[in-house]
Amino acid sequence: RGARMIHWDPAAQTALSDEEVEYKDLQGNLYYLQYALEDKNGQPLPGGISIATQRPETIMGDTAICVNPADERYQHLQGAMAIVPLINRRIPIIFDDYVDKSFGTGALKVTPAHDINDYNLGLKHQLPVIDTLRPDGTLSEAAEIYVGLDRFAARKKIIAELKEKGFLQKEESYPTRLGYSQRSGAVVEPRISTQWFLKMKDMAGPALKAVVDGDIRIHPGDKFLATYKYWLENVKDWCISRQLWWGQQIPAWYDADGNCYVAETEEAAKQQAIARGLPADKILTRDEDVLDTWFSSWLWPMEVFHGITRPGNEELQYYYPTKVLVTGQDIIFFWVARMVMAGMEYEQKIPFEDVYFTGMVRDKQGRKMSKSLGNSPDLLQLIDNFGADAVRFGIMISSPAGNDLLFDEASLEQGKFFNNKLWNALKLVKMWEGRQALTQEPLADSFAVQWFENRLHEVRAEVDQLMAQFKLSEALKTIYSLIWDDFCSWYLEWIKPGFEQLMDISVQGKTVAFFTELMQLLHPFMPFITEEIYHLLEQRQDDLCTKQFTAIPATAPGILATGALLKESITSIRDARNKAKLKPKEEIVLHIQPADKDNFRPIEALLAKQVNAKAVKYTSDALPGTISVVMGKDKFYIETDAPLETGHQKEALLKEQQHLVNFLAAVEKKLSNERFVENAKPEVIALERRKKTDAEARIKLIEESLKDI
RNA sequence: GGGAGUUUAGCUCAGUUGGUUUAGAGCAUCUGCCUUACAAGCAGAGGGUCGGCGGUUCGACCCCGUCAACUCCCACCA
Repeated sequence: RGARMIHWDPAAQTALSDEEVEYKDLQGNLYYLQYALEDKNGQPLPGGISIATQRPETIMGDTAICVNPADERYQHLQGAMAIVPLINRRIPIIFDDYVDKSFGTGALKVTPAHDINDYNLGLKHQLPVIDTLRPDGTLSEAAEIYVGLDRFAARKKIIAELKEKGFLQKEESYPTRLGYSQRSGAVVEPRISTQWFLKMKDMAGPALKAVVDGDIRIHPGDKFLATYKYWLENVKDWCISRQLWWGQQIPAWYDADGNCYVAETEEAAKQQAIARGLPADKILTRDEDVLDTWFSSWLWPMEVFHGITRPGNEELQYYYPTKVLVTGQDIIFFWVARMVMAGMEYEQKIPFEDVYFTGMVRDKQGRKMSKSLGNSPDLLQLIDNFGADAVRFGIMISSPAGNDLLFDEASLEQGKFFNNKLWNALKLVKMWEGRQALTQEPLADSFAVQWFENRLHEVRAEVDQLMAQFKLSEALKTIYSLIWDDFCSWYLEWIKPGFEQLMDISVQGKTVAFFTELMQLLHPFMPFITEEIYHLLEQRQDDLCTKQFTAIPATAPGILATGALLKESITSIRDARNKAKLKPKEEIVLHIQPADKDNFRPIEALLAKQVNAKAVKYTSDALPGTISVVMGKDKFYIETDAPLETGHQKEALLKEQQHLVNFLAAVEKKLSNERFVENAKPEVIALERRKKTDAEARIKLIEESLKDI
């Protein structure tokens, strides 16, 4: 507890922490005032000394004039005194290199009670402190003049009087910065006040070490680690008392003489007083100040389990430390750093292992959402409009860790559409229940099932990786694409029976299992619909929300590669069909000229089905009179009865050919560069060689096709 | 004044420990589909010299320097 310089809010009449002060740039005035001088013998010195100030109403609190010791202009003032205008008080001229010779007149009036820098200067030079302001911002008796007048009104009067009496030499416009109270909006007054402080230096050390040593990991790492470190390395004492009537009262009591007793209870304080010789019937009064709200918040990791009130209790031991703290980066100092300090202080252990900083949600104009601006969306309204899962989806998919996000309802709409997609997929799978046939072929022979199983495991491993790195939006994107693209657009279409056909019962069973696994994967992001679908897919006793993930089996790269080939083939052929203006219902015969026939064997049937081909044939030569499609090192010929439109096709082939020729030239240039061949890694060189042969092969395929057109 | 971040498709944003022909997503745009899961959908397509300049390197969207614009944090010269 001590008299210290604090930010004072005269409207709310409370001390503020540094963090509660908001600065605004404004145009202020700089007043040049003339102070009369006396030499060390009390004789008047001619000329006087001129100082510049923005706050002429504080001159009554002046206790020195300070100049730079290296300033030639003022060397003759060693030991001299200045006389404060209007009140005629004599104050010393002091010398300190804090003063900037080039600013204003190079002479500074020192008012320790009303300016933080002056206060520090005062401490250094042991100047008296004259507080000319009352807590409500009016002038005090110490000001001698205009007592009781508000500081801003007093300023006007004093300027007028200074001008009238010839002390004001000039005034000029000056850009300045003023502190405002976050709480009341009033201009903050630097003020000497008796407050309670917490000495932070010793607490900062362990908290800094915990993060630097990696016991606590911050996500995203680099970005906020520096901020955290900077704050702890430069931490200042924390003013923890507030003059508010709500909050936790400071546990300090005073006797009539002002002696202070700090204790857990009033009774204990009394005992202290008695021990000091105070009569037992004397009444103690409690300190009226309450603690800063963050002073209780920093105990949260412990006290949420009553760890402060009942130290070492069973719950605390079970839950402390917790795993992950999720919060906003705007309260990294207010809360996060302080919780770490409190944890180290009271439990001698870190309070959590990982800190995940979400982005700040901003409105479309980039402003932080706040109650005072009223620009926060109404979540309940959003949930009504889009659904709870859709709101979660929309926020999570657009918020990579630590980056701000502009709030846009479009992403919630995407979540809503996704909900719908899931529901429709469920409808399809459930529809097959009534139309099952016995197993037609062993599951091992079903390429679609084999492929999706592998794809699912591949993506699960990716998601695991992303979650471990706290890349939540990336993880959700990956799952979204797995479900929408791989599961719905590819897999379900591949296994879907034809019109009025039956569904293979073991494929159906496998599909339900896949769907279930997908729902489990998505569940943390969209808990409601996934739980619902989980229970609708099959009768179950358990719930997704408590279901544990199983180990992820290894994947077979060959199947995944063949799946990719199938997708690419389907897309290329569909594209060619579109460009040739073939109607979707128009059946074709597909001729494949493969680089390796074995690649296509397992996917022939699916390929035929997906591109509406009545037959698939292999060929080793170009087929005239067909639509040719070059895809990598493979080539397709689409045979159709419909009249062909070849113009577009030729143009596309020529464009492709040109691109490949340029590409080949670039690769050859690289390979003929001796320094590349010497320095690059062998696998990179091998890759370039492969690019070269691939490009050559493709150019040859295109040339053949062009001959036919 | 000090520090940090951002700059990638029309919009909002991912991504790249420097090397895979074509840098991704959603929305928007264009073409074709009312195909019995889904038109809030399906099948395709177009769109980017990855802010400018310079450097390092065999090779830069990625590393370094510099400039510009925007944002945030810290400090606060009377």
